[in-house]
Amino acid sequence: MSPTKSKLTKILVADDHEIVRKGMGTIISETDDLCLVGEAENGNEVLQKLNELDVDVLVMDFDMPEKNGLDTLLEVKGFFPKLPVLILSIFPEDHYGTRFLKAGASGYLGKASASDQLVVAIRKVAKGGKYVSSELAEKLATDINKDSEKIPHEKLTDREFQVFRMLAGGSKLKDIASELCLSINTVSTYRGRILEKMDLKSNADLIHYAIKSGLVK
Amino acid sequence: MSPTKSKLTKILVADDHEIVRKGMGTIISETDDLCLVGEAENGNEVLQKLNELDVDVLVMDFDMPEKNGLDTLLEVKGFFPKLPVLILSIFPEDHYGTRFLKAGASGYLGKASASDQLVVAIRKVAKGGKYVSSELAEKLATDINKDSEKIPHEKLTDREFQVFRMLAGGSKLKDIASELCLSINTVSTYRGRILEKMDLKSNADLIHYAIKSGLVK
DNA sequence: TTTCCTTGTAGTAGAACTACTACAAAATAA
DNA sequence: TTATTTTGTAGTAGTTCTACTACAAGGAAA
Repeated sequence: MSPTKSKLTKILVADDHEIVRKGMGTIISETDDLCLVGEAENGNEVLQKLNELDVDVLVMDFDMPEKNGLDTLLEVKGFFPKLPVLILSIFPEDHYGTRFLKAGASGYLGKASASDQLVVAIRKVAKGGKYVSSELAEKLATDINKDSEKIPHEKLTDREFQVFRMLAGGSKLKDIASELCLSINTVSTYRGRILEKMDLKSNADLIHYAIKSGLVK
Repeated sequence: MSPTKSKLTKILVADDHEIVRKGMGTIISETDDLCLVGEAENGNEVLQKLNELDVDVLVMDFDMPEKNGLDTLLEVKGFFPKLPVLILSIFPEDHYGTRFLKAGASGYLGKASASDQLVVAIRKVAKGGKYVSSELAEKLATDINKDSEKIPHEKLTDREFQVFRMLAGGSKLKDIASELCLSINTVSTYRGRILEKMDLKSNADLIHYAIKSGLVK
C-alpha cells in the first residue's frame, strides 16, 4: 500500500528570532517536499500550535525565552511522543547534543550548518530516523562506555545544567528561583551539587569554565 | 504609492549563520525599495565583497568567527568611511550598543527585533541617519555627561583596578579585604564604584568583561 | 525484593554581600 | 585661592548566599 510517496512534510518552526524563522521558512519553501505550516515564538506557543495544526516535524531552537528548549522538548514528547523534533542551536553540536538526544530529540544541528544540512536533517527525522553530525556521532560512540571520562558539565542532571547555564550567565539565585518557580534554597542546593560535580569552588569559577568551554556566549 | 522616485538601496549582509542570512534576504526581498546584492560569512569576506560590489548599506552580525564584528567594523570604516553599517546582535541593545556606535556604526539592533524594525533601520541609515532603539537612546543620553571616551577599565583608579582584577579572578570580598588590609566595606565600596564606572551590574558581568577583554587569564 | 544512591525539592542559621551614608585627604577646576 | 570632585576609607542595616540537614520518589544494584 503506497499512497503517493511524494507527500509533503509539514513543518512547525519555533524560534524567538523572527529573522531565523524567516530564514528557515525560506529554505523550507524552496524545497519541494517540505512545507512550513506554522511558526512559534516560544515554548508555550509550540504546544498550542501542535494542538491546532497537523505537523510532521518540529524544528525548534535550543534557547528560547519563557520556556527553554529542553523543557519544551520534554513537554512536547509527553503529548506527542512520536513527533520527530529537530533541535537547532547556536552552540556547537558536541556541547549540548547528547543531552537533547537523550531527552528524545531526533536530531540536533547548529545554526551555522548549511541550509542543505537542514533539509537533509528534516527529511531524515521525518522518516523516523535520527540526524546527527559526524562530530556528534563520534562523540556518542566514544561516550558509550566511558562514564568516568565525561566532560565535567555532562555529569550534571538536566535541572542542574539549566541552573548552571543561568548562573554562568550571571543570574542571581533569586532570579533563577522565580524563573523556575523553585525555592531559593533549592536553587542553592543545585548550585552546591553543580560545584561539587564539576569540582569548582565558586560562581566565578563556574563562569570561567562556561566561557572557556563556549557554553555561554 | 510613492510620488517620489524610489531609489533601490543595495545591501550586503554578513553573518556566519546561513539561516540568518536567508532570513534577512527574505525580509529584504519582500521590501520594494531594498535589494540584497551580496552575502558574506565572515569579516574578511565583507572587505572583499565591499570591493567587488556597489553597496549602500552593510548589515553585519556582531559575532562572527575569524574576525569579529568590532574589528571588521573598524576595518570597514577605514576603507569606506561613509558606508552606513548596521550591526545585528543576539545581545540586548544596551549591552554592547554604545561600543559599536562609538566605533562608527550607524545603528545597532537585536536579532529578536521584528523584521519591520530591520527595514526601518536600513532605510534610516541608508539616508545617513542613525538607528537606535529607545532603550539604547536613553542610555546614550545618560552617558553623555560621563567621560565615556575612555576604555571602561581605564577609568578606574589604581586601587579600584587592583580590586577589579581580584574580583575578576574570583576572589571574595573577604579575601581581598584581608589581602589589602582593608575593611570589607571598603572593598565593597570599590566594587560599587567599579561597577558604576564600567557600567556593569554584577560580578558576573565583571568576569565576562575581564575574560573577553583579556584582562584576566 | 530490599537496599542504596541519585535527583528534585525545601528549611534554618549564620556568613557574606549590597546599598546607602559619611568623611577626610588629595586632586582639579574655577 | 577657594570651591568642587575624586579617592581612599568605614559603618549600618537590610538582602542574599552558603552550608548543612532533611526527605520523598525513582532507579540501580544486590
